[in-house]
Parts: sequence; structure tokens; C-alpha cells
Amino acid sequence: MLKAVYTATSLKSDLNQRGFRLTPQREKILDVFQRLPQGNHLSAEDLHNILKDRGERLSLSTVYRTLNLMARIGILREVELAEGHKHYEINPPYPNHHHHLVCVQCHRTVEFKNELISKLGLKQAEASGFHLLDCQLTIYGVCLEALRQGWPSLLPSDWSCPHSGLDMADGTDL
Amino acid sequence: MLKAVYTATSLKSDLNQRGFRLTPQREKILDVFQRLPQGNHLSAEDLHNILKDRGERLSLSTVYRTLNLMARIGILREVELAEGHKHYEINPPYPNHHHHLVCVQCHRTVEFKNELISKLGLKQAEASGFHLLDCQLTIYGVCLEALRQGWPSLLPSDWSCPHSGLDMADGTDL
DNA sequence: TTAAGTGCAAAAGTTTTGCACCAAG
DNA sequence: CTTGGTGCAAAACTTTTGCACTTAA
Repeated sequence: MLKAVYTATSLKSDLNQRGFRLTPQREKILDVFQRLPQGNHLSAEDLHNILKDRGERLSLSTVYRTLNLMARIGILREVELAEGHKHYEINPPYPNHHHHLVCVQCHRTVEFKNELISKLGLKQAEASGFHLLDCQLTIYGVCLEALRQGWPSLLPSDWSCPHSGLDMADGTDL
Repeated sequence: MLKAVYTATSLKSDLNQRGFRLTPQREKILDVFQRLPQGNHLSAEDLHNILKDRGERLSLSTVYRTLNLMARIGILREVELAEGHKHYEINPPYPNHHHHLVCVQCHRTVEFKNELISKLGLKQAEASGFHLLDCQLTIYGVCLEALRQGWPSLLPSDWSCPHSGLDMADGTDL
């Protein structure tokens, strides 16, 4: 089973079990994700920059290869929020997945949890004979500010609402 | 409100209302989606090829611009199933969204409906002051065949299970 | 010691854009 | 008419890959 929190040792055994190796690069990459405040997700380039800032120098190829590997085995999850590139975050063990509501105009993202949805996801996976890796509800909408500004026709496609700085993610359950 | 089925006239009014124009190109593109068997989704290039086969010749740029426009206003929905490029399909009016279960190994996709999920999506959107456009649960997993073959380490990343030809999508509700 | 992983640079895609021309409202 | 849309070709990105070299197990 995948862990909620990884140590070098538990990461190693998760990798070795599957025939992969623990390398310093993989350890550093996972470390970045583990220190990331809840609700943040990183693109390959974000991650590469963070590592660069820390004085590490992994190649961008390794970053991509590692993200793919970790998503494939379920340590990370791929989040697609229509910004034109993939984002990744730690994949919390079932049933602690969270979900995303995103404004198609300003890309402001609201995170929320809903255990029922995770349960439905698991049930559907089982019914189809799949081993569940990740389950995410993505809601696309338009935020109030954009609507007020006359969305969609009166807004340039790069318009962002003033609130988009403050993050509305609050984990509120419905 | 967006339509379940578009005629040239209703498409025109949906576009005009928002300050956009009805062009022959947009009409043809939407027509392709409307004739598409339920459960199929197209990439920009797929769509461009279908149009080419029909003897139309729209530029690929127009295809991309139209897909973006229609997704932005909610006529189409963007579906991201980790094949490396976006797919599009008609966005059915609430609460008729369907959802996807996909094998990360072979990309076999199972479609399913669940009205409860759509309702939860709407509730969450409203609670956050968003106008709902689309709401999709995406479940990532590993199919039985891949597990049997020793997923993840013993499989080349392009391995596909024998069943992937037959489509398991059956619209079964849980 | 040997199969897997890394770095680099090049390639492969996909998607976006600038600009001149065309056409819907 | 006036503003938005199209086509073309070029550019911009993101992501993947081939290959020689390292290194974990």
C-alpha cells in the first residue's frame, strides 16, 4: 500500500518492490512534494526551478521521467486544470483524495474534499476490475467576478480576477 | 442555457448572445460532434481529419480556435485522459454529464454516469459562487490484465491489453 | 556485475500567434 | 462598415528520446 508520508526507507521499498531503484534524484523530488503546502501542485518546470533554487541540479529529463514514474505507480497524481501543462501533487491514500473547482477564465482553483465521491470512485473501479490509483472530480466553471465583467465576450483571454491572489481553497466539505 | 441538440439557429443565438459569430466553419465542427456516437471524443487532429475526409477544408488553427471557444462557453467539454493531448466531446446539459475510468497502462476507457456526482458538483460550484460549465469525475487505475502481466515494472510502457479493442463503456450506473 | 537511471542535446509533438484578407451582423 | 474570424506559416511550448556514462542493488 502507498504511504501517506514517505521516508527514504519507505520510498525505497515501494520502488524496489516494483523493480525500480531509489536514487538521490527521486528522493529529492519526492521531498519537494512532501514539503509543499497542502493544495499546491507543481508543473515539471516549477519543480525543476525549486530544485535549482535549493542548489540541486537535476536535469529536466529526469524530472519528467520521475513525475511519470511516480504518477504511474500512484505516489503522485496528475492534475489537469487546463493551464496548458500538467501539474502534480502527492496522491493521498484512499479515501483522502481531494477535488478541484477551477475557473476557466482566471484559473482560480478551489479545493474540496468529499469522501462520498472517493467511495463512488472506488466502487466504480472495483466494478470494472481496476486497481484504483486516483480519483478526482474536476469542476469547470466561471467565477462571479468574471461573470460580472461580462464573460465571455468582453474579457481578454488573459484577464484574471482581482481575487485570484487569495486562495479560496479551504477544504470545506459539502 | 446551453442546448442538448443544436440547430444552426440555436448555435447562432448562443454565439451571438455572447458576442461571437456563427460561421460555416463553426457549424461544421459542431455538426461533427453531434453526429459522433455517444462516448467518443476527438482530438483537434482527429476532428481536422474527419472534416478533411468529408471534403471540407478548415485550417487546423481554426479547429483549435473553435475548440477553445466552444469549451470556454460550455458547448464542448475538454477531456483529459493522459494520452498526451486533449480530447473534446459535446458537453451534455446538467445533470447528464458522464464520467471516465481509465487504465493508466493501456488507456482503455470506461464511461459511466452518476447523477449524484453531477449534483455534488453543482452544489460545490454554487457554494463557491461559480457558474457551472462542466463536472467530471476521472478515475485512474490499472486494469486486471495489466496487473496480471506484472504491472508496473514488467511491462513496457506501450503495452496494451488484448481487450482494449472492445469498449467496456456501457453507461452502467452504480 | 548488470540492469536501471541520469544528463545532455536533439527531436517530436501539440497548441498558439502575427498578419493580411474575408465576411457576419 | 466594423469587428470578429480564417488561413497560412512561423513560433512557442511542453514532453519525449537516443546515446554515452554512472550507479544502485
